[in-house]
Amino acid sequence: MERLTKNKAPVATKERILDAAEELFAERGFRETSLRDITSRAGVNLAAVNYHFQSKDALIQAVFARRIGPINDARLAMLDEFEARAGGGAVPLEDVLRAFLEPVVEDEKAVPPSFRRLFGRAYVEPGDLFTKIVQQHFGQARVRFAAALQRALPDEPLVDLLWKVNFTIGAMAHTLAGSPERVRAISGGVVESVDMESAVERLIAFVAAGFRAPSRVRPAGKADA
Amino acid sequence: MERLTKNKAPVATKERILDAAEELFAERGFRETSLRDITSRAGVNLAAVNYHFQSKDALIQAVFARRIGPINDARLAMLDEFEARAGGGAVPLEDVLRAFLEPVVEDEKAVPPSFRRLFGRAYVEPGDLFTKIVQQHFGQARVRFAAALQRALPDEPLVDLLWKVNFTIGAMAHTLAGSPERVRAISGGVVESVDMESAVERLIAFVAAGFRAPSRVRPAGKADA
DNA sequence: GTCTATATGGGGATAGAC
DNA sequence: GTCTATCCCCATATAGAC
Repeated sequence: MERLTKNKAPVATKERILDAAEELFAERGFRETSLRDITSRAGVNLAAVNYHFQSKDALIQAVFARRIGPINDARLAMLDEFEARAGGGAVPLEDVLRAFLEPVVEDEKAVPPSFRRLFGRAYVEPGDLFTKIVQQHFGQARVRFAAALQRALPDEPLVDLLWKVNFTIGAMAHTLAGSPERVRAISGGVVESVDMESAVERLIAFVAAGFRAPSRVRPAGKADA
Repeated sequence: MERLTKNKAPVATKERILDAAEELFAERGFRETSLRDITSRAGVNLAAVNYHFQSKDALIQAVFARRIGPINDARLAMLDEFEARAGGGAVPLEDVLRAFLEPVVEDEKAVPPSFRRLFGRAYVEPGDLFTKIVQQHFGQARVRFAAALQRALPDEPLVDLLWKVNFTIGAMAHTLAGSPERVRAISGGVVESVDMESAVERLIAFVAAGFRAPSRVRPAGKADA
């Protein structure tokens, strides 16, 4: 009975720390954000971080864990649906890519913009913590998608396929890490309004063509044209 | 006369700081690397950093400045050569991409592996310092390459082109930031040996196909197939 | 130009009262 | 669960002797 009224906002504190951390990490980076920054934005006490989480590293992991589960669920659900629709046949390449990309890139309530930027940055961030995060959370869907890709492109050697997956992840990560501004920036001011909604369709079209292309420009001996 | 014998290693110190900083930044990140780490690896005194450079931020900028000049020179020289060869006509898409990518991705004495990783990370790193670095150094070649791309793909609307450039930079950056390990990682241990030499040819082939593809999968109204 | 020594600040984490 | 106060470490940067 006393347990029901014990705290003013039982869940709120932990969530608010996660929200504030997510935003600040996205804006400034992980190391550049202090726990004091986080707690002051969240409106909670400094010591609350080490009470609810054990360390700053654990907080960072929690920030990722909260979002990536649902994202991977959405990915696999979409892939399931496409595979059911294909009825035993291979899922078309574009659909495999869509299942992989749309749940992250598309604007949804489940994935706030701040986290999208973090997601893109996780791949490139140095340090054991992030390689661990990527392996833990991002590796889950890997097996399913690798298999789906191989079925969509049965003639593609595995190594070639993996390089292309690598390029795809790079394009995706860079897009997530902050594309509207960057497209504007590289235009040198020529393009003013950039719609992020088209990003997924553009990305799918771009990488799908890359997947279908021969893997190298020059055969192997590097003879000049 | 005394000026000739004044110091044991006149140029060495500054260069050794740059070398050590470049390596450590690539391994651990910028904020994660202390000046003490750098000076101890370089075998110089801590105070030497603030003597030769003024601050850590200035050192970071110097690390980039030292390499990017030559890289952009190589890019533009290669583009010049292709344009001369084209003799007034448009440079083929693959060659434009090669001039942009090969000087960075290809293994050369001018671009050590450690800096390649930094190069890839500069785009995604948060903070004003890095947006400034990218604008200063990376924006130089931008105008020339944008023009060459537009001539290679005259029917492509500018916005579409810029999105594709963005995807290309993402794939490039991700490749530079550490691909051999990552291709191995996403293979789940299936692929053991990955040759980095093929990276440029693979990358060019991949993105060239993307550039030639229609910009979107679905027209615009987002009607389902 | 190079060193020692130190100033100065901020960081993560914790002890212990409430 | 939440707060205050504080410990302790490590960071960048500089002053001043050599």
